[in-house]
Amino acid sequence: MSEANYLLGQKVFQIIREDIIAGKYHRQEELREIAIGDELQVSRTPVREALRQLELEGLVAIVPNRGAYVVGISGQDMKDIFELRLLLESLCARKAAEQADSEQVEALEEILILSEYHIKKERVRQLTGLDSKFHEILYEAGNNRMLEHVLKNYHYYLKRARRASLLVPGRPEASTREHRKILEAVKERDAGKAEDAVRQHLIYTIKNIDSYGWENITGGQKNGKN
Amino acid sequence: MSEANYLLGQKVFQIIREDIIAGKYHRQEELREIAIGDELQVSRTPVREALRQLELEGLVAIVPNRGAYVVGISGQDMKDIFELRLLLESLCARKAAEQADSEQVEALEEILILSEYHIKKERVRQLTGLDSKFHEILYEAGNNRMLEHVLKNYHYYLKRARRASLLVPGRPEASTREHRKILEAVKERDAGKAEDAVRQHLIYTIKNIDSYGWENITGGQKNGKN
DNA sequence: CCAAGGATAATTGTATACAGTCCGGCTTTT
DNA sequence: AAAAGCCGGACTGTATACAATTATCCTTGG
Repeated sequence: MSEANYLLGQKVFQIIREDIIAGKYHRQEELREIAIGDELQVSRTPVREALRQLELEGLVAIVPNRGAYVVGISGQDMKDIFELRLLLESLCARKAAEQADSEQVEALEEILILSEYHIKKERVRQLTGLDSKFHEILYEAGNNRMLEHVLKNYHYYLKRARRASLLVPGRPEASTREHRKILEAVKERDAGKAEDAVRQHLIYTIKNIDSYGWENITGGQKNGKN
Repeated sequence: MSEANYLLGQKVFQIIREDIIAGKYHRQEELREIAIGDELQVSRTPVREALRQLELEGLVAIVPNRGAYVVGISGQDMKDIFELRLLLESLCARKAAEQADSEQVEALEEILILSEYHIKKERVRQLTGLDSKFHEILYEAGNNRMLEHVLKNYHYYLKRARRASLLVPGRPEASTREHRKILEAVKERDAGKAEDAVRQHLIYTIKNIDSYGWENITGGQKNGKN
């Protein structure tokens, strides 16, 4: 699953991001390029690249000539992201219903058929990937580069939410039914219905995580006050 | 006005971004690190940093081991961004109305008073800055880090739109009145009214640019088909 | 003549060297 | 003794050197 052949900077980026979200660092902790490079057996160059990227994602703050400090991501942030996604993804669904091409519709259909198959076989493991793919194609179908860009940017955080959600008993079946409903709306070119279907889907998703507690998503981060 | 003392990477980033938006490069053009570094009299290091940043902003595409290619920004993209902003900034206004603290309200008030003053004096030049500041504070008042982050990210593109809009006769007065209305809604803690006011404001803004033609915003980029 | 393959040049990826900046502690002066 | 200034260490910022990868073009065999 883990793409092994990315460039170093990307790898370092993913590792640090994972560590921050997992709560390995405490807030305001300084990330020294040499220390991280030492630990990961790479030079400062890829580390710097990763830190700059993390700044753009809002996970660290860089003070010129001083260093990079962990900003982290709180439970409140996760809720903020969810609020954002609710808005953006429903807009995207609306546009997808209006503009998706036949190829994209076909791709969505295939994912759903696979999902339903894996549910029958009770192979929940496969579903998280299919779930992600379904939403990704929806992003592209929206045909708004900037929208797609933002959604994909924050997609990562939501992976955890999705995975957590799909662990709730009965949730995979429901989730797939909701996907089916979204696809139907897209096929019917019914923008309003698509938007509603996506919104409902997301709300259900988050509800299911909520019952599990945000700690499962935020990776044990202590605070959530902001 | 131009902050002279930023780090090299940031400077290079701003220069390339400006060049891309101004249409200096054609689409798919390859950006070679050495060539750019030569032209700007810097080494490859800051150039690479800038290119990576531009990729995150979606203005260039980087293919590993191959290079960076200009993606650019079309009239359609500008409309896409506007659509996004309409959605995000109205959400932000809603939240600002609910959560803005007294300090932020005060700051907005001061900006408005200054704006009204400069309008009387017919110093339109000052207004663009105040306009930007007004919206920025609104972003912060929304109290959603991620939302703020996205809005500020795309703020740059909108600066051009704002400036263009404020050149339309009568527009500065109307714009300031609309700002006033937004502030009133925030003061009254009326989220719905705030949202509507912001939405109206943005629509008016774009309407005024539309009559001038998108070319003024996209900097003479030829295509808009996507 | 065309296609396949390999040497070579060009470009990116990574490491390292060097320069500039900031911070803390020590000294010195009042 | 307190404050100002200087010095050294640690770290970031930038440039450059080196490695790896890719593209180009020439050669060569069919």
